[in-house]
Amino acid sequence: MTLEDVARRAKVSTATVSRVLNNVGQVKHTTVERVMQAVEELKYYPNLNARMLAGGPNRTIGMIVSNLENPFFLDVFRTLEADAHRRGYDVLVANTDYRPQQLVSSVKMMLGRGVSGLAVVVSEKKPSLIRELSDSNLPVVFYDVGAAKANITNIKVDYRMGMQRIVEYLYGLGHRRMAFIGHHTTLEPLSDRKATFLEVAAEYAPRLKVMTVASADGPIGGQNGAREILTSGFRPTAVVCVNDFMALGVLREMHERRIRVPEDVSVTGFDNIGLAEFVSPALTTAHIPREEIGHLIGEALIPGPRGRGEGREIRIETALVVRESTAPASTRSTRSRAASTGQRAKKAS
Amino acid sequence: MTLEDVARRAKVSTATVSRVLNNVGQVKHTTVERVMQAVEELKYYPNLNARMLAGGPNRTIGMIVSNLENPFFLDVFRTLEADAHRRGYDVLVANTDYRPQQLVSSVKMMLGRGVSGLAVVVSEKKPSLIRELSDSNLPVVFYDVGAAKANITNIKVDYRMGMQRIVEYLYGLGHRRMAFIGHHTTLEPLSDRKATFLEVAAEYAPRLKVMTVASADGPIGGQNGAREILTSGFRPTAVVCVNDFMALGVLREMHERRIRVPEDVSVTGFDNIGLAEFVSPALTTAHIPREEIGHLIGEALIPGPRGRGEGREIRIETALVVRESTAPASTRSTRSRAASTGQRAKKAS
DNA sequence: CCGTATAGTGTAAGCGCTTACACCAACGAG
DNA sequence: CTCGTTGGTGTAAGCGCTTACACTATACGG
Repeated sequence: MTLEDVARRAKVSTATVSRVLNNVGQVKHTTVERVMQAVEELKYYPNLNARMLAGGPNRTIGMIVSNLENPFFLDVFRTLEADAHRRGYDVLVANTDYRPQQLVSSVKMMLGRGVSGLAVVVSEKKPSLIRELSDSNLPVVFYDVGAAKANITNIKVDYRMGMQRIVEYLYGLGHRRMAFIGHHTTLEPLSDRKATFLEVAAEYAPRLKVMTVASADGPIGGQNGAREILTSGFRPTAVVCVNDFMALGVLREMHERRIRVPEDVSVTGFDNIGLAEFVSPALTTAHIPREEIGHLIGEALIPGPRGRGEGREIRIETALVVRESTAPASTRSTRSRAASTGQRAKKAS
Repeated sequence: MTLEDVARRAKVSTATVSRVLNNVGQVKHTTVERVMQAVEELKYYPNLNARMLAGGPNRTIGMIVSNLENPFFLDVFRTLEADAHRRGYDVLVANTDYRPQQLVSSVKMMLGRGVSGLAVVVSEKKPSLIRELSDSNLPVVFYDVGAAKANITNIKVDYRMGMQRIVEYLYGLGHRRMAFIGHHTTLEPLSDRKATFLEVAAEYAPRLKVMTVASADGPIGGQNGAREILTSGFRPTAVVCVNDFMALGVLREMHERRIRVPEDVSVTGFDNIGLAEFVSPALTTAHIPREEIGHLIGEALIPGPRGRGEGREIRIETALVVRESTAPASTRSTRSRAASTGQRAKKAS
């Protein structure tokens, strides 16, 4: 079924059919109806590749994320997709698994498909790519990386403030031995959280002892991280996780070892994913407004009635959400194997 | 940057560049290098729309799911995507939110994009669509719906058996009042689980009392369902959920009401999503091999060294996975408000 | 009546790519 | 020396669509 078939059936030219389908130009009402009927009868649907090639209305935007499995990214995607659909757009999504190389090929794929806008919501970065995208005049939204320009909108979350609040909150609760569990700590936005953790901890040194480990993103990674900490001899009264997704695994490991949260150990996450309030104990975390981020991306990439607006830099604040997984440090757990507290800040890769 | 630019730079024709890029036909080694260098220098990447239009190698497959948020679908997608990437394919994903109308437009979108294969992993069905797809000669995989044909592979999970095992297992544990929580119960594959629940329960009647409610897919839906049951006066000793994703919410509601799982009430899920073993208590559920499903889809849609093989019907068995959320029915909870057990099998929409 | 808008439609030139076919050179067999 | 073969390359015809432009018919003021 091609445009030509429809044209033949409706006894008009392909140009007219195209005009009807795209709702542009002047077409007689009766002709519109004839065409629509032919479309129905033939069950015609347009070849989007041809349409895009020919420079037609390009109603698709792309979104690249690091890990779709992590509800954080998924939520942003879902919000964006809903907004996009509402405006007649489709969104193509690609996953990088935190691999810069995959980022490169995903971007190529998106550009090759001719998206009309691209959201890059990843933690890994590729300076050359960012530059290239900046130099093009494709509307792009970078999350966490890059800098604003005419066609570039930049969304930055203030992780440092969020992390600082978490550490101070825990310190205020009497916690003096904290462990940090992260993943891909070489990636800047992620190492930011860890760095902040360490910096804030340093302020309170030497009263505050810390340790950091790294694993893979996700519950399993979190569980591994928790194991590593628990078997290290360092006995934290609080475990700070780089995100909620990993904290889920930490909670599980504690449960399996009959370590009570928060009575024996406090646990915190970051992101405030939906699941955070559905686990037991519900997770204390820093809220990142993912829906707002999704909407902002949509706004930046999908032209509205008044165009699309210049690229700009948007700062997002986080908010501490206290739930059940944190409590004052127990004096009980402090005494356990006090001997081993001598060892400090072990860095893992 | 077009093929022509590359051709000019490498001083060959576009045909030769195309041959190099697609690795077909005979091209002199030195020419290949010249072309590749030009590609590098110009940072050329192909316009995939043009490529597909021209009938080039079409290395994308589509996948349509009901709810990407539900880890069940996400896992299938992730496996498929990994397989696809390994073979140089991309996968386009679309979400229907259980809406048949969205299914229709998603299919059109996929066909319009010219995917070389399509996986329809949804719970809703549209007979006309299924027929249409069957009549095309596009390789298609249907999950749960449709029937096998030359180009159609059909994957069916034996929900009935799985559900039967769950109910019998619970009955064996002494549970005599069970509630079922589902969603979109008008959709066949979903109503199947509920119907089976009811049928098995009927076998044990009148000793077994049941009640069913429906809500939205997801933890929040599960929580709502649990609330409805708990406030109804019907005091189940076991709550059977249509899937794990909803069971998460049930667990939460129990936790908030200080109802102990499994001491006071047993809870079961279905699917065995990764999270099932990361919540507390870990969920007893029926395992559906999502990775296997993902691989099967890849096999059916992505031509391997020996072609792609005929469409066929594949039956998948589930396996009961007992974890922490189920235990023998407590006699304590049986006595509570015994008066209200009179009411039965309330059907919710 | 003519000139000139204007509504409505058709013609045809691409968009960037693949590929059938044509072509040429080089080479071994007869 | 000629002919078929084969390796290597170019030419050009589309793929299905959009859209600039051309065109016709009708209306309307002068």
